[in-house]
Amino acid sequence: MADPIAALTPRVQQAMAAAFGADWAAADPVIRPANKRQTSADVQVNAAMAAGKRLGRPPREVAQAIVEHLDRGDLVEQVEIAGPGFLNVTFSSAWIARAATALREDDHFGVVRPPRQTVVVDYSSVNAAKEMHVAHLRSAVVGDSLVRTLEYLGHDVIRQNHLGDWGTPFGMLIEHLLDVGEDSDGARLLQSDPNAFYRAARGKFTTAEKAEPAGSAGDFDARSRRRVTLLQAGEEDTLRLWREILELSRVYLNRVYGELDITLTDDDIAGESSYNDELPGICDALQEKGLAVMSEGALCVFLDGYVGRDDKPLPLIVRKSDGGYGYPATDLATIRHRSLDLHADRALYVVGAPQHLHFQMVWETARLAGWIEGTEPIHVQIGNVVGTDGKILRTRSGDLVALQSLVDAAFAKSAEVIADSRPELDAQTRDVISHQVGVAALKYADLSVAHDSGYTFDLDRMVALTGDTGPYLQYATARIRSILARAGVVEPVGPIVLREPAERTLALRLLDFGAVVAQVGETLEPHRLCTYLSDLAQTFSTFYEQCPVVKAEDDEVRESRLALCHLTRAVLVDGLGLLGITAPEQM
RNA sequence: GCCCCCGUAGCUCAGGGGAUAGAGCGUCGCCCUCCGGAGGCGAAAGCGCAGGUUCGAAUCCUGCCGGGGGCACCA
Repeated sequence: MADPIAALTPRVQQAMAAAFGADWAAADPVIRPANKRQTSADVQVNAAMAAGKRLGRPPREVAQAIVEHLDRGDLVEQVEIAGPGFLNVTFSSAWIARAATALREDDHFGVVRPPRQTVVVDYSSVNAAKEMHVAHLRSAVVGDSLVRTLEYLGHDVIRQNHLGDWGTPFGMLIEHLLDVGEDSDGARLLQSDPNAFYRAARGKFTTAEKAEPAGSAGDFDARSRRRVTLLQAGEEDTLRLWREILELSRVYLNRVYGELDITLTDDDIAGESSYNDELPGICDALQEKGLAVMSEGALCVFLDGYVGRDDKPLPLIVRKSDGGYGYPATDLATIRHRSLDLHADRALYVVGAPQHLHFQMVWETARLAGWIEGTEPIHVQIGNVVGTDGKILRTRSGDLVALQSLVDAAFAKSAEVIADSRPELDAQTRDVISHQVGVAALKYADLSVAHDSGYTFDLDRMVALTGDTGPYLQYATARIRSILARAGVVEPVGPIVLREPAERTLALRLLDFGAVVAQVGETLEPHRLCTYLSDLAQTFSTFYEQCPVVKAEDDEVRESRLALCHLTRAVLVDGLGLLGITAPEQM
């Protein structure tokens, strides 16, 4: 039965074909939500204006012809021509009621499965040498929501956690570990406070690197870089230390993923190191194809149209002058693997916006090398997170704010909120709920603004029970459940009947869910689902205000309204699930 | 210097070439306060500037102003 717009589309197309010729059968009818200030209709069909231009006929005349040829069936209640040629269409309430009733039997609530694709999603992808900070959180949250949504749509999704487990930072860590001694207090920091260990290593590295005259602060930078090449060459002692550090960070990552309900597991780890054996071959192939040349000791690809400062050609450095491989090399390997081996239809890279240029160059190189076949590589750009002062979140000492401190702060806040709103619950129940609420607050704040724009991190706002927040939506589901419980109903059975305008508006909104989810699957924009869910909750609120449910005037109406409540809750719960948010039964 | 993204209400953000640009928070007014107030209804307030394309532009194009980011061995 689908949604009314999907049902209307072919009818308008058929009308246009009948009126103006067969080649109009695939024309976009340009159906949009109606302008409520102009009309009480549900949608407007704007095809007549554009068609009038092509046909050389007045738009209103074209609109009239469409109306005359339109098979209204039992779908269209009313059509009227307005303004320059708008068609204002009102759907039949009986049709909406039947569709809403049918929606209750659909375990995917109107989501129509698109042609099945294989979609590789690279997300989280933190540097295993460092502690995670806010920017990593956003990639993980957005990526996980996309993964859940794509799977809901029936696609074959392959998660790829492209861990940074192979680069210069690991050279620093290993070298620092050797400096302090494997059994020292300094080394134990690696377990208790990995970020402090990293900072210590990083500090020595930058000090040595910037030292004037060269070497005055030691050779830590040079040793670290050499250590990376030893690692990449498979030197035994280096590998052993590398594995130890990596194991610790794997444990750390899994703790974070578990805490935040991110679906990544060890099976999804496909770190940089896993491509190591392919890198020499990639370099050889690029040289053989004449794409890569040596420049200043490094193996580089120079692409047309890429210039850097001073108009000098901008290289993609595939192999560094010290023989090590940077991430251009590993990312060439990833796209080749995802296209030629995994046969991805789409390969998503949910990675920070600043890396856009890098991906453009890597993918163009891969195309020229013939390593992309039938795959659309897509950079899902993640914007920066800034504080309320408009700047990138940093601690007083200038470091990026560690993820854990934000997560802890969010949980502390949500615990306050729950303690305040539900003091009668026992502590253990409150703990569970406040954890779910904290996760919802963090994730929804990340997801509800476009992923490529920066967003302002504001704890107080994101945990609020009012406004466009995750906790608000959770609360909505809990309240609805409470209404059903009050009515003594587990699963209402009666058909949905629509008498009041607020009932009709709610039912219509419920029918939009499938199209919204499908759109998110195409445009990869979870914030559209957030907007929808938030609007649905508000629409429900108006309905609930205007239509008594438990105290409805008769049993038929009561049963119908309970069914609307039940359906709204189910859609909210599933929708939140696609965002990676669990809806508590009570809160 | 070149390239990319972004300037929408007091604040945080939506806005798939269509009619008089929306939401949340905040402010003001009214209503309900009976199913857990997540209240409901309404008001004030805005597309950085200047051109262009179009029947029609917040949306597409150009220039300028302002903000963020990127541009050879970090990822």
